[in-house]
Amino acid sequence: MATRLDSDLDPRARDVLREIIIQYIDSGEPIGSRTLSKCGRFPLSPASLRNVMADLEELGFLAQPHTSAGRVPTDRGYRFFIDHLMRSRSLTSREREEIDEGVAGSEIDDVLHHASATLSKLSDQVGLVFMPTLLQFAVRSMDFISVADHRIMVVIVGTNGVVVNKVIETRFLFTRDDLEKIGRYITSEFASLTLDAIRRRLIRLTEQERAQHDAMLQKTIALGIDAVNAPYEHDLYVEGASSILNKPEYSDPASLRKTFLALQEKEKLVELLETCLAEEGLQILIGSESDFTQINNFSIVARRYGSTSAPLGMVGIIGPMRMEYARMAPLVEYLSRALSRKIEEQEHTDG
Amino acid sequence: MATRLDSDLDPRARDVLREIIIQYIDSGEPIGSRTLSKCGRFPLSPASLRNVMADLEELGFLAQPHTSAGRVPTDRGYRFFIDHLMRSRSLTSREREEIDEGVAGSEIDDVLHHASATLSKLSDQVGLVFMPTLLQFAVRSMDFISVADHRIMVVIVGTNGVVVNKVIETRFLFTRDDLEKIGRYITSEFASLTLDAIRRRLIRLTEQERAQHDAMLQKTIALGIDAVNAPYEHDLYVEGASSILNKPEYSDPASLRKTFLALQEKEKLVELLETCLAEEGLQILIGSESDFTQINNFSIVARRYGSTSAPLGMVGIIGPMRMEYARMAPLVEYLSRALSRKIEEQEHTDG
DNA sequence: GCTGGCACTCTGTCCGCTTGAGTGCTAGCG
DNA sequence: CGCTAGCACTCAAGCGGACAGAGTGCCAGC
Repeated sequence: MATRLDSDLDPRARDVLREIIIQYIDSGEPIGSRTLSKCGRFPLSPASLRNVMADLEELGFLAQPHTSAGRVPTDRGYRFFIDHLMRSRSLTSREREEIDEGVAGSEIDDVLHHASATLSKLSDQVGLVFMPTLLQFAVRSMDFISVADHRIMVVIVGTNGVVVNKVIETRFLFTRDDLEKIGRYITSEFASLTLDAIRRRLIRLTEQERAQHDAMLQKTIALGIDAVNAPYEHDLYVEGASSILNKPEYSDPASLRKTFLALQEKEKLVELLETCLAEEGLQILIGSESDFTQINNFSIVARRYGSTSAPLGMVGIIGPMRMEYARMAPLVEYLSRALSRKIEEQEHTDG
Repeated sequence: MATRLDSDLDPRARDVLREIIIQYIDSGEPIGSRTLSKCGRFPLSPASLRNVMADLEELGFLAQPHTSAGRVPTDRGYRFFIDHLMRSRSLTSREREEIDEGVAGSEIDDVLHHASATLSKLSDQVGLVFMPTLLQFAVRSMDFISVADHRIMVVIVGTNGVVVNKVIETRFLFTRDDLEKIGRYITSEFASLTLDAIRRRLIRLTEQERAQHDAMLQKTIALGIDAVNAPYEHDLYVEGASSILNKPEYSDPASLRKTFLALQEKEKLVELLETCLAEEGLQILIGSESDFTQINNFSIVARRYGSTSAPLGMVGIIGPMRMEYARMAPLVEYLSRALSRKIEEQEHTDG
């Protein structure tokens, strides 16, 4: 038998593995040799299939929940399926439409929020959208608005169209005029620099100020430093947690509870998504392939979004290992592209 | 026997009802005459208690899940308990501390968010914090920041310290100078008016503009009207939904699912909370006392927060009808007062 | 190399039994 | 007149055995 480079499985075993995984993803029940034989895709008796299945089990692609049950895919089985056997379904026009509608809107927060909700709805899984604190993003403008004495709202607009705002406490008192001047100064002086670079320059300016004893400059520096140091949190939208209520794998209260709590531990998720940011294409993490997914038996299908030059964040879905990867993959892919397109558009319409 | 004005129950029946409800709230199991007799608070035999219980059932305060089970409080039973029998527990210093910490922070959104999380944690119920779109709130300043061509972020600061911001699409192009001027103009011209009043004045200004053909005025009016008409959503924080996973009343998947979905229907909740805004003191809604709580067998314990002159929103908890009202009431009360104090402070520190 | 047959295993379900908690009613006691 | 003890009845929940069904491994035969 010819063996392919990417695997040591003969074609028949591959077909059997594919069929088992497809059926298992569909039904959630262990697949036995009889069911498999009766499905009509193989001109083989159950006994022969049993041999094939025993081989697949030995290779670590399948497992038995207990002695006299059918077979269930292992993490490795899913991985092989995704890498070599899966045929992605193409999206329906309905799905495309809904995604396109989902990314309409002008405020980026809204768009991301909608995106994750749309994703959750279409996938019937938990939708994720992650936007890290981009301390390295380039600033287009920075403005300051007085909210109360010693409380000022900072509004930073990035060249990528992202707007962040945060109320900070300040030592000095500022008049409306002060704030306008400072905003104009910082914007003109530091536009297209990153927050980090701005911070460094501001610190360097401190010396200059010391020499000149310029009160206005002092206030500007103080406010600017406070502004760049404000704790701009990353955004993580986790939408549609209720979708897991349907999944048979979480039918017992204990695992349901565990799963819910896991989804609330956003730090872990952020950590994971942050490492994923490095990779370019669609990423699929299955169960044991990362700490977070291992302890919860999750799988994650995610992809970077944003312009290729400057990725903005991650978008994806999270759910039980048994999920329709063939449908999830194009969904996430399409949404991520739609989001990226949207963001590039915004960049281009900018003055 | 002397009967009190507020009820036609003799003291013994009241004691029995109180005890049954307290025990039921604690255990979640129907209370039988034997258990009640053995608890030591009554010098009566089970048989006598049965008579009392039968009376209470006839009056509609108790019910039996099935023929040979103990008694369970009805909505009416809870209502009577809350109105006449309950003795509110006072908060522990730990609880006070945690609440006080929870309302620390400067940005009102953060504070509210924290408040609802704190409430959920302390109550082990779902925490609610609602801040309606206050179209009737008085504006202190209004500013405009360019985000992109034809996309402008509006920042409105209220006299009550609330900050709302929204990106809107505009017909005209605005320079930074334009925006500063318009902001200054609107702020000085319309400060301390409500959004609604500002809208009316702007519309009146339209005629003036028609006469003068003042391009700047035209832009100002256009931007101002867009700004006041922007859809400022109400904020509703529903925190700690996972707390219901512990409650035995939601142990079966079906009711769990129903409950989760109900909590996601925020419009219904908003509607309910909006009507509650009218009332001043602590409000407790039990099961059948409102549509929303009826269909889900919820109870809501909530109270208005904000200065007495201008209430800002509602804060409270939502959970199964069987909850520790005696603990929830002071919790919600204290948090609402803490929030109100916080907000009044902010108002006073304002220039 | 495939297949039919066979013995074996494990799970889930159904059924009937028992147990325990709780009730209502009634008769009797102080 | 109120309280209590006793009794018959009901219902839910838990236990265990029997049974059916699905699946397996292995072996002999084509």
